[in-house]
Parts: sequence; C-alpha cells; structure tokens
Amino acid sequence: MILFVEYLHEMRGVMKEYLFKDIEKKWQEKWVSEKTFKAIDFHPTKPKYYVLYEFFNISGNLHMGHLKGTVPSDALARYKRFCGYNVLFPIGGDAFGLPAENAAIKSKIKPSKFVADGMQKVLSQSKMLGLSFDWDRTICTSDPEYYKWTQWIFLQLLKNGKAYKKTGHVNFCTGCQTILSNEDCRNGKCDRCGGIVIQKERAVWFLKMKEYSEKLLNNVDNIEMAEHLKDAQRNWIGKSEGMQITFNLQDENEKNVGKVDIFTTCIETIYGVTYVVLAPEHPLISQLREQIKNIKEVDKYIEQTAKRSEFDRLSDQKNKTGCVVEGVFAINPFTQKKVPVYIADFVLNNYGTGAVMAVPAHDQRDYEFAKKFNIPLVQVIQGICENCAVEKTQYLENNSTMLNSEEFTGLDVKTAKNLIIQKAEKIGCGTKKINYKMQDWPFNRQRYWGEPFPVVFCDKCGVVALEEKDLPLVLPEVDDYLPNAEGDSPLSKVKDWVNCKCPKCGADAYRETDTMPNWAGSSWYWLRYADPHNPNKLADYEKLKYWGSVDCYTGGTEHITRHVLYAFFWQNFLYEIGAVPNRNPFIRKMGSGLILDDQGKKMSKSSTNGVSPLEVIDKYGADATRLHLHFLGAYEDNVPWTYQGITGITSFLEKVWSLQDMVTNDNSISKNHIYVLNRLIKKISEDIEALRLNTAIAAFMSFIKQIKADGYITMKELQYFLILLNPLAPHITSEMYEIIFNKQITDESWPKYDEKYLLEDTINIPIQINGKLYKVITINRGASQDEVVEEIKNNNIDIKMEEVKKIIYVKDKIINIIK
RNA sequence: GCGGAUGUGGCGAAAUUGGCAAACGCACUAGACUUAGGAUCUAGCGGGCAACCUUGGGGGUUCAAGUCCCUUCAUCCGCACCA
Repeated sequence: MILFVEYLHEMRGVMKEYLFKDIEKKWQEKWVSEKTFKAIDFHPTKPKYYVLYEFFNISGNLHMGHLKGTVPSDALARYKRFCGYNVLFPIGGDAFGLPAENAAIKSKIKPSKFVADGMQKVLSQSKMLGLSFDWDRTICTSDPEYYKWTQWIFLQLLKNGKAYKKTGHVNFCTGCQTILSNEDCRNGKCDRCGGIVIQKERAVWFLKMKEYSEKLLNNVDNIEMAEHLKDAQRNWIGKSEGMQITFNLQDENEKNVGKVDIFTTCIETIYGVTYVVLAPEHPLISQLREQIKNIKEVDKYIEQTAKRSEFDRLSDQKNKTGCVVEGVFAINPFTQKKVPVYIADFVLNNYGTGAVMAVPAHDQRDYEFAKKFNIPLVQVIQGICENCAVEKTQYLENNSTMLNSEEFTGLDVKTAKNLIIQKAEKIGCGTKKINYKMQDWPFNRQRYWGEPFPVVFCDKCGVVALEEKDLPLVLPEVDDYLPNAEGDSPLSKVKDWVNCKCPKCGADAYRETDTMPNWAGSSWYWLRYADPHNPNKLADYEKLKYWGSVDCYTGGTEHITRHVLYAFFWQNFLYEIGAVPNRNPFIRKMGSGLILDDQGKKMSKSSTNGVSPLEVIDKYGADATRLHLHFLGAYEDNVPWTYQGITGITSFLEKVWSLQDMVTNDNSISKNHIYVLNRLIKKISEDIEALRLNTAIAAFMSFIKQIKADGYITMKELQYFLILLNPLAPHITSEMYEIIFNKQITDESWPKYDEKYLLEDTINIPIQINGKLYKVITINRGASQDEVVEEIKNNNIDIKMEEVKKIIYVKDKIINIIK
C-alpha cells in the first residue's frame, strides 16, 4: 500500500509536532475574527436549533463547574451545525444583584467596574476553551440597554395586576441586609452569604407567582427533563387538594364574634377536632383583642415568635410552643361543639388560611401539641398506635372503619370521606379547595446593585408607573453603595435621584429606592438572544417565533426550584400579554452534575478548593482539558476532579495527531474499517445528542486502537473521524483537517452511517450450560438453532446430546443448554 | 418526617429490550528499545493454585439478574411543622 504520507511529506515537509498552544490560539482567534459561529436570523434553508447554557454569573473567574456544562453544550452546538442546523448558541453575563455586588464589595471595586472587568474576563476565558458562541449576541443584565427591558417587563406586570406592594412578614437576611424570597433561603439561612434569616415586617413588592402555580405545573409536565428534577419542582410548587371549612367563633357567652377559615386535606377527621390553631400573625388576633381575656400573654407570645429566627423555629420542631387564646372558642360546624383556640408558630401564616383544625388522634403534630397542653383527643378512625396518632397513611392504606362520627360511624374511611365532603357542601360550611405551597415572589432588595424600579410614589396619584419612553431608568453612579444596618436601600441617600416629578400630575414625587433581585434579569434572558440589540422591543416577535423555545438548556441543578421556575412564570406571563409566541421557554433541560474536590466537596467559585481550568488549559491545552473533564464521568453525575488519568487523554490526542503519518491516499472506506467506522458514527451521534461525552470519548479511543493495530487509515476514514471528533476536540481536528484536506472542517457535514454496516456477518455467541458460561463460538449471523448445534459439535464441545433436556436459543445472542 | 438518587476491581467508570460483568482510561507488574526515562512500544492486570467465586447484605422470579420484585444496610442530595 502506498502511504499517502510520503506524498504529504513531499508536499508539506514532515509531520509537525503537535504544538497545542499554537494550534489552539490560531483557531480561537480565527473563530472570533471570522465569526464562524454566527447564528443567522431567518435562515432561508436551514432549520433552527437553539442550544443554551446558563449565562455566567459575573462574580469571579471561570471555574471547573462551568466546563461541566459549557463543553457538552458546545459539542451539541457543533454537532448540530454539522447536521445542517442553523444553531443559536449564545452567552452573556448575569451581572446585577447580590452575588456580583458582594463580590465587588469583597474586592473593594465599584460594582460597575467590577462587572465590566468580570464580563471581559469570563468571555476571554471562554474563548480559551474554544467555545463556539455567537459573540455578536453577548448580553449583560446590568447593561442599561438590557435592563431597560427588565424594567419594561416589570411595568407590564404592574399594569396587568401581577405586581403589588404590600407590608408583610418576609425573610430578611441579616448578612446581606435585605429581604429574600423563599427560594433564596435554605434551612433558615441565606443561600448567598449563609447569614441567619429572620422574619421582618416590611413594605415589599410581590409578583403574583402563586397565581401561576397550575401553569407552572403544566410547564413541568411539558419539559424533557430528569424525573427527579421534575419531582423537585412539583414538590416546590406543592399542590394539595382539600377543603376549606369555616368555623364560627364565639365568646364566653356564646355570642358570635366572627369566623375563621381553615384548610384541611383530612376532612374525614372533622369529628375528631378538639382545638383550632391560628398562626401568630393571623389578622383575627387584632380583631378580637377585646374578647381575648389573656391578650397580654398572647401579645407576648407573638412578640417572642417574631424574634425567633426561622432557623430557630425549624431546628426546634420537636418542642412545640403555643399559647391558648382565652375567651374565644371555635364551633365545629358538624357537631356545633365548641373547642378552644390556640396560637402557635408551627402554623404558617402564608400557607392555606393560616389556621388549622387540630385532630390530635390522627395527626402527629397535633398529638404532640395536645399532649403538651393537656387537650383531650377523640379517635374517629380505627387504628392502633401507642403514644402516637393514627395517621392518614395508615388509615387510608387499611381503609379503616370510622368511629365516633355520628351517621358516618361504621363506614369505611374512603366512603365516609366522600359523604362528609358532600355534607359540608350541603350545609354550606365548606368547599373543595386546592392549595399551593409556592408563595408570591418577594421582588425587591434593599441593595444598590440592581435594576431600579420604574415607578414613582406621588402623594396625589399613589404608585405611578414611568412611561415606556422614559426607560431605562438608569441606576445612578454613587460612591456610598454599601448596605446599612437599618436595611434601607443605599439609593435612598441619593436625594437628587430619589426626588422627582410625578409623570402623571407633575407634583413632587419620589422614586422607589429598593432594587430588583438578581433573579430579575435572568428570568427572560434567553428571549433577548433572539434579538439582542433591539432598542424598540424586548425582542422582535418574528425573530422570537423563528428561534422558538430553547431546544436544549444546560446548567446547574441548583437552579431547578428557583431560576427555572421564575423563567416559566415570566414566559407564561409574556405569552399571555402577547409579547412572546410560546408558553414553554425550554423544550429540554439538562441538569449538570457537580465537580467535586478530593474531599468529595463541591468545587465552586465561592470555595477555595477550586482547580482553575486556566491552569489545566495552560499545561495540557483546551482540547485535553475538555476531554479529560468529561471522560471522568457522565454529564448529570457528580464527578471528583483529578489530574490522574489526564495522560491517557494527552496520549490519545498525540495518537490522533499521528494519524497524519498513517493516512493512505485511498479515498474510500476500507473493508477492515467499515463496521467499526459505521458503529462509531452511530455511537458518537447518539452520545452527543444525549450529552454522554464520557462514552463517546471511550469509543474514539477504541477506534484509534484498531487503527493503530492495522497501521493505516484511509483519507475518507480520517475525514469522517476528524468531523466526528471535532465537537469534542475542535482545535486539533480543525488543524488536521486544514493540513490534510486543505479545507475548513466547519464547512463539512456530519457523516451518515449505513444500517447494514452496523452488524458484522460473523458473531461470537456464548454457549451456556445450565445458565453458566461454557465456551464462546463464532458463527454466521442469523444462524438457526440447528446450525448452531451443528457448529457446537464441530467445535468438539463435550456435550452428550442425549443428556440435553432443553435448548434455549436466542438468535444471535446466546445459547443455553439445559442438561 | 416526606421525596429523590446512588452503591460494580487499587482508582475514575462502562454495560439497548434481563443474555459473555468490568468496555475505555488511570495506577500497577513484566519485557523491549535506551547513557537515561516521569518518553515510546509489547504483554499482563477483579479474587482464588484450582474447581469455582464476584456488581453493599439477605431473600425471590427466570433457562438466564448489575439490570425485575421483596427486604435490609450505607452514603449523598432536595424539601422540611404545608394542616
């Protein structure tokens, strides 16, 4: 065989050394300057494909976690381009809000400067990874051109009654000096700074997210995503079906003094109610001050509760506290019997109605509380439990018999439940009701670095929205932007900015001095990429229609119950006001695993255990870094970072490079390689589509092994191989393609495999005897049982056919001989 | 407490519908080439001298189980007094 390499050597001199630094730099510069990966709006022939990676949080350097998500999406984007798609693969920076501001404060640099520098830094670092972003679409949430539209969306929310300001009890982070949403709190601590979260009364902007619960659940159903992530979202939204029941309230003299609504999912236990509990913040308390005989004691308890941090309340679940409300009784609408009323902080004011009917015989929490306060219990459903309640799971599972429940006594609980519901509806004391755990979204922060609210407060006109033409309302540059101890926004000190004229009546007015949370800008950014520089609209409707929903969205699983739910909410809203053409923002969401350090701890920007990707790139090159990290484990799994094994990757790349020395001038696929090559095409296509880079890399290695053993690769085979490998290792393959084929690899298309070359004509088939492996023989594919048995005999395998009871033969798979 | 996952060599990990467990790589061992080897190449590499045994443990279904069912243990993650 004539080695093509001899010809090549004549043409271009001997094969050069693999100098990854020069090669990678060359291609990275070329891709940027030639705009190789520009997405074309309304491409005349190619179908669109939208790959999105969560944009960078501008609070530090690129870290390993970013590579975990960006590299597979980059591979997918490159693969889809080869497949003939017009790919949109954009990037940007999430630069407003607490993370960026806290990082800026820490490094003692003004947030605006910190963010501008940070943006440049992460963009240039992602260029060093060879990521194929469309750089012309880069956005940054703290850029006025961008946040103009964040403010615009807020205005639409306000105009459509989805935003309201209300004084309420909210999570307040003692570290960040600002209110937080429920989504920002973990175990009573701030998710950003780890500070203790307490409850504070404050005037807060809320977005009516709760109203969207059912639509969000619908989004969850319609997204392609790992089931456990969907569960996490459904769990967060927390739909539960039950009844809302009204209890009348009486004073000591049995005079009606009001009523209280309670929510229950266990109406079947209505005859077992022995007390009612209100949340300490429940408005009835202040309404009934005159009737409450121990109001001092009650006030004291309420005060105590307010002082307790959420963390204390949660860590003290076993030890229930409460206070009886003397002088007020609740009347069970089914029995007309009166039961005492308590307040206790285990009842949450923001769930259901903030009041519960307590059934100590059938609810463990009620049981513990009743025991502590010596409240009697009445068992109404059969079941055995010593020193505990007979709970729902038990009695429903056994469909137990009703007790002490008037006309329902003796029925099974499932039948009784339905009849009790009917009775409640008939006597008019209750209706079926669905409750959601998810709350409205507290949407302001008392911090400097965020989108200013486009509203003013006017003594005459109240809350007045700015006119759209006056957007963006630019955040003023100030010197003193640190949060203060009172938790007021730093903007309140900027008098000439705060004081303004009412856009409606022209009178003196003042601006909202809180800013929007960091989640605001990220709740719609994927839409902006469709039309990132449009000064007149958040994005042109036709362009939004063209680019459609994100086909594959990659990013961290920690955002599943926050960012992704906010994204659903805003997209639903924007769809309803006709601003966007789809209700579902994302078709498929892939949650990436974490990178762990050698202690098994998460490696992230905030921890000190991080290994910088730049350090690895510098030492081994971008292609090697990309391959190594993804060879360590599957995309959705957590993987421990290690340098161990990176030599396997570098020697693989050396072998790839040395294919130049083995290429023949044959422009067809050789017989020896036809099956392995076709299988490789299939494997790589499927693996990239599923973001399984680890097994794809293994397949490339196996292929190379075979090529090395055979000592040659044809031109055609090498061409295919380089295209297949390009999405994972773009630099080396681009360079080799140019050297050998004198063409640009990005102009090529993805090789197709032929079904008929996936299976070889002869196969190895294991022979089992009584289910145990005995020997492996080689037969023709599709051989019949008789032919296989014949072959076994020919192979001198010691089986006496008269002893054989049964033969189980799975064609082309296995033969099991039962003796 | 509720929900979810994971458990496979010395290590990272593979394994369509149940069908040859350990692909691919690291580490390790031996050999070759070398002045040299942290380079390269070749071979070996779950355990056991063997028959055989082996996917956290125990049980089951099946001709056949890492995969399905029951049970149990361990680790990790999410939610957490949600009425």
